[in-house]
Amino acid sequence: MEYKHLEIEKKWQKEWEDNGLFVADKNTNKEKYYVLEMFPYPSGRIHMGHVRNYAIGDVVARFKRANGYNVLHPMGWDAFGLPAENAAIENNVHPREWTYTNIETMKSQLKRMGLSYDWGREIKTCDKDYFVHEQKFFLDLYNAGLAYKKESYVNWDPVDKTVLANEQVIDGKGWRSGVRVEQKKLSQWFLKITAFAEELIVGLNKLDNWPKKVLLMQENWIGKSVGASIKFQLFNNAAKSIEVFTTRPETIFGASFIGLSPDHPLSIEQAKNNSGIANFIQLYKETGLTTEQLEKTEKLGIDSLLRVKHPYTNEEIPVYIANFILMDYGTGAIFGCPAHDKRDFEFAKKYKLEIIQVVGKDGFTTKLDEAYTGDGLMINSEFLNGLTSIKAKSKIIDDLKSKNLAKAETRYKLRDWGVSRQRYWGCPIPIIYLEDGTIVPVPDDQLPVELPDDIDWTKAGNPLDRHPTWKHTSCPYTGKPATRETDTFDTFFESSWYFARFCSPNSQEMLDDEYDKWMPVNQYIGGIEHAILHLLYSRFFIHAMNKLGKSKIKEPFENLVTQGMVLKGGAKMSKSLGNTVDPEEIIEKFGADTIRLFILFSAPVDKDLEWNNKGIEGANRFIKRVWNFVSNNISFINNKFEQDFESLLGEEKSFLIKIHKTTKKVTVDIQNMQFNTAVAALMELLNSAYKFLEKNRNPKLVGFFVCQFIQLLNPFVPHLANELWVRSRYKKKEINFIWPEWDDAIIEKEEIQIVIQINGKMRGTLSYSSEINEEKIIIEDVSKNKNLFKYLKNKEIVKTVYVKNRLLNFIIK
RNA sequence: GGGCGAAUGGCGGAAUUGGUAGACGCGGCGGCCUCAAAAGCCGCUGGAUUUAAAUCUGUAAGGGUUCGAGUCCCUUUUCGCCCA
Repeated sequence: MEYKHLEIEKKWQKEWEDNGLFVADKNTNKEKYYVLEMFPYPSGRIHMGHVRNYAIGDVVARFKRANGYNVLHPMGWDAFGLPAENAAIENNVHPREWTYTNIETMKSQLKRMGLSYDWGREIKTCDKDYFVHEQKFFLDLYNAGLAYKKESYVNWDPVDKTVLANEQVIDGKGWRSGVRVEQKKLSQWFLKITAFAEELIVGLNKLDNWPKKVLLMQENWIGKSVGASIKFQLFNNAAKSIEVFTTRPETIFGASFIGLSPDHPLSIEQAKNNSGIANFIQLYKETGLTTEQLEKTEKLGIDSLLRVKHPYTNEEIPVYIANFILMDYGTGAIFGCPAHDKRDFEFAKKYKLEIIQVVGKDGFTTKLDEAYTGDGLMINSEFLNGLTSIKAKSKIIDDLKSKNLAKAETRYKLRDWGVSRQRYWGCPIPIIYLEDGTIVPVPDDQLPVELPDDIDWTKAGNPLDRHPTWKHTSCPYTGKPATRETDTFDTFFESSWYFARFCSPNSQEMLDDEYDKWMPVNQYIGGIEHAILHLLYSRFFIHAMNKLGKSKIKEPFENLVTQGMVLKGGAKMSKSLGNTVDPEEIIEKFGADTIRLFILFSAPVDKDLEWNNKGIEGANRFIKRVWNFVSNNISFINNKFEQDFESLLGEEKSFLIKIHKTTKKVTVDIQNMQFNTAVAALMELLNSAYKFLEKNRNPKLVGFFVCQFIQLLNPFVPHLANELWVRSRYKKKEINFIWPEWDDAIIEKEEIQIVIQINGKMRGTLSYSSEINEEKIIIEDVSKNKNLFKYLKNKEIVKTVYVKNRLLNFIIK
């Protein structure tokens, strides 16, 4: 009987859909399980990255369903975004049309993969039913003081007269025009994520089941630093002082200069009367401003001619304007302690500034060839001497505070989230401006603010801004002329709460009771590239909803798995490299089960996966081997296996043990997201079955194997499993809601191989049942065994090391 | 520059967390089937010496801890990711 993947897969996809088999249950006592994969941007066609992401999620969903959970497994579309506008400009097709067409294509492709989604919950973020809630939520944030407007820089293309996203700026030039991009100041909307900085750091502690790497990346991104800001008074002007931020206030006695950012107001002031300083600042502005460039370029400075007083010693300290100090970190000023900071050390050497050691590893001064940045005991520091640097830190802050010279301060690297985009294809920001500049939120009953459809793509600039009528409106309260906000939201806005909307996608409210029932997401799966922004914004949204009383929980994702990329020829598959493989072609040729199996088997989930055409054939070969085995033994199936273990023949015993062991391994491996080893175990079991058949045809045992095996296969290759299940005369739907059991008592019947070592070298093995493997008996058996005893003959046994059920090591002289 | 991680056959990767290194798959070699091929099935497959049995060697390099190290510690090299 031939295996016809096209026919079989189509048949089961229809069967599942017609019977609503994967619809999340509303009325049930079953425990809930919410498994979610990151929803795709509808770019045109699915790629291997999608296949990998969704194959992983589907195994989890099917496994949990089989284990009696009420599973929520939804899918939708992150449908706003720039590529739709590019398509509009290039191909003269409306972004809406382009997006919806792509969704249709990709949806049909996903359906061909046999993924067990509850399609009734599908979300398209460009639908007004979705973004109306987003607009309302934004206004909630605004009313709570968590959304505000401020001036901020954007990348401005002077030829196309448009704002560019960072990825549209290549080597400082506009991707389309090729001219140098300018920084232009615009008034934009921001969300106050910084208000949650501390909460978002603390929350990381609860996310035990997130990859450590992601937790670390988020922690570094938020970038908490605890320290103090200290005032240094100017010498010739007691009324003025320089405020510096430092995380190491305890090293204040080692301060030998003050460093100012060239952008610092005092630097600019000093430049007014000094051409040398003015030139220095000008030069700094010309040589790139990023920290990356600054790290690589030489540390340069110039004496500002200002002098400050050391708060304790009253000594005069010079103030330098230095190119490695950034205005937007801390206060834009530092005190330089060359002995204990690398950059300060380099700077001090260059400008021959004093290097005073104030921390010693063991409390002593050492010859310093480089900065000592470790902990130790305080020296040369008056009343701090002898304290550990940690104790000295709190003591100095207390002392400075009592003298009103400093305050303890915690700073974060995290910046507020700018959500304004000067784009058409996004969610409109529901704000109206009166002529006098007053900001008026669009009233609830006038939401949603929708996008106009009649857009002219032939002209430069933001289409919403130059639409003839759209932006002109009137004040909802006074009727006075007013204009609409023409910016739209960053598309991360939509993806920061879609997982919440899946709980009740058609509700009139943003969220309802279903949200409390389903959230948090039990298992979230997606690419590592979203480790920071998407996951942090989503966490921020739920924390904010919690604060606004909309969410009982604070953390949206309980478990997180980040899958690796799919590579070909060592590089990420991409159109520009021409190394893509189209999933649909593979499905056409080999079937969805084959591509799923290959992608799950070929690498651990979190590692990159190298595409391999031969590997696909291997996966397909396994599927055909399964098919042939079951087809050839169909007459045995449906025999109840009820034989007593002890009455079985030797090879029957070991085959039965193998079945139980594999059942356990596959179950545990799926729980640990180790699909590659689960599939390997299934392959091993099938190999054992073929070998067993050469010697023995116990029909009840073969029947038991087939029944158990098909169930284990189901999460990985569901079409094949469902087909073989009904061919084996079992009830149709049952397979998707049962999971096989194993018996530890049978697994323990397996013979144990005890490794015999001589001085740690493996010299042979002896077999025992798990009950009889006492050390004494093994030693006796070794002395009876010619091959092993030859190593011990005429030798003195110094000692033996015995590890139960594992090995016996003889240490001899 | 800083942080994190990785390195195992010709290749992708296993290894009960300190206890038989190389499971499983790919590739390769040999056999069966066939008029032949494909498919399928069976066997072998880290390296070296050897007819074989066997022995030695082997997890990026070097050192250490241990009865025992792919796994733990130190040094070095290379690669990847993130931040700047």
